[in-house]
Amino acid sequence: MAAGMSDDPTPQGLDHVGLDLWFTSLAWETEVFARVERAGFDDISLADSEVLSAIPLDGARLVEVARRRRITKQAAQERIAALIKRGYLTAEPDPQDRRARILSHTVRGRALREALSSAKVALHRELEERLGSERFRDLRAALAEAKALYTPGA
Amino acid sequence: MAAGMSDDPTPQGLDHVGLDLWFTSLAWETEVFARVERAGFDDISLADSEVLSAIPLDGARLVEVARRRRITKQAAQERIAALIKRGYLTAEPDPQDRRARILSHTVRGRALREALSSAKVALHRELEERLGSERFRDLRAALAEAKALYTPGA
DNA sequence: TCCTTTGGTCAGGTGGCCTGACTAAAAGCT
DNA sequence: AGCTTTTAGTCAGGCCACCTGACCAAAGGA
Repeated sequence: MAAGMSDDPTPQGLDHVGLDLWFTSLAWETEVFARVERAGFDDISLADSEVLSAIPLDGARLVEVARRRRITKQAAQERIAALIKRGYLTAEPDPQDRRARILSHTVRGRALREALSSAKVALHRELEERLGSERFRDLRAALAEAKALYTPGA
Repeated sequence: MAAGMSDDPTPQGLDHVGLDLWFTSLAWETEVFARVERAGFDDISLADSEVLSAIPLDGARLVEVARRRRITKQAAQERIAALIKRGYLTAEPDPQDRRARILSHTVRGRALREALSSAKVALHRELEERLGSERFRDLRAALAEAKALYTPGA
């Protein structure tokens, strides 16, 4: 990349709430992962993290994970295999059902799960502090109304 | 799918502004595409639409599109090829530069561009009406603050 | 002129999904 | 008991939207 290029090559483009929503949502997600990475987890993708978070502390089966995440069991299987390979999950045979495997978190898996949820809780609280509880409540209410407005079939 | 399954298999899960942002943003995007589809464009993906919208009315080169969309020129090329194949774009040689091709919208391409931007403008206005201009302004301000809060490096 | 930069293409790879076809165990029926 | 259907999981292959690396030909400067 050459130095000295102009900063903003294309200021042209619509300005609308859709972009506000999109960029804010993106910033949230990016910051969650930045914090989780700082907590020592740098080998995890968004999809991985969502699958990991979908497994409760007392374990779950593959098909349950797929249902919760609303993906196919094949897709769930891929994420789960990756999480097992990286040491976040373990799979043990279910004594009640010889077809099934019970997926549970390893110690590191629980730590990651905790890092994810505490990063989210922290960001939530930080925004609440920044805006004050009234504006924060207004924000969430407005978002809920927007979501409802943009979801005609429900 | 079997009938009579319970509606919400997993009410368990964090509730935070991140989800509000994510779902609202998703609802916006979904509704934009629903309207564009209703306007007669059903063969277009989000990535396609963003590339199409990145080309100004007086045309652009492939590398410009790639820069604006912040993707590689190879990725831009794929989207552009798809848009040309579907009749939304044309490519003509640049008389000033024999390496370059000038990409411009076809009539249908301009129509799609218009459908996209007018759907967005409509959704923007509808939310403003629903919330009233004061709450709407507050929403956008709060989103801007949230985005800034979650973007530490800037 | 030579050499670097620029516009674009080709080949191959990855992540995160998908459908379809299949096996084996469990559950329901008669 | 037997037979059928459902359920848990696997295998194979494909798609989309990106990516890196290697390249070519034209343009533009020293």
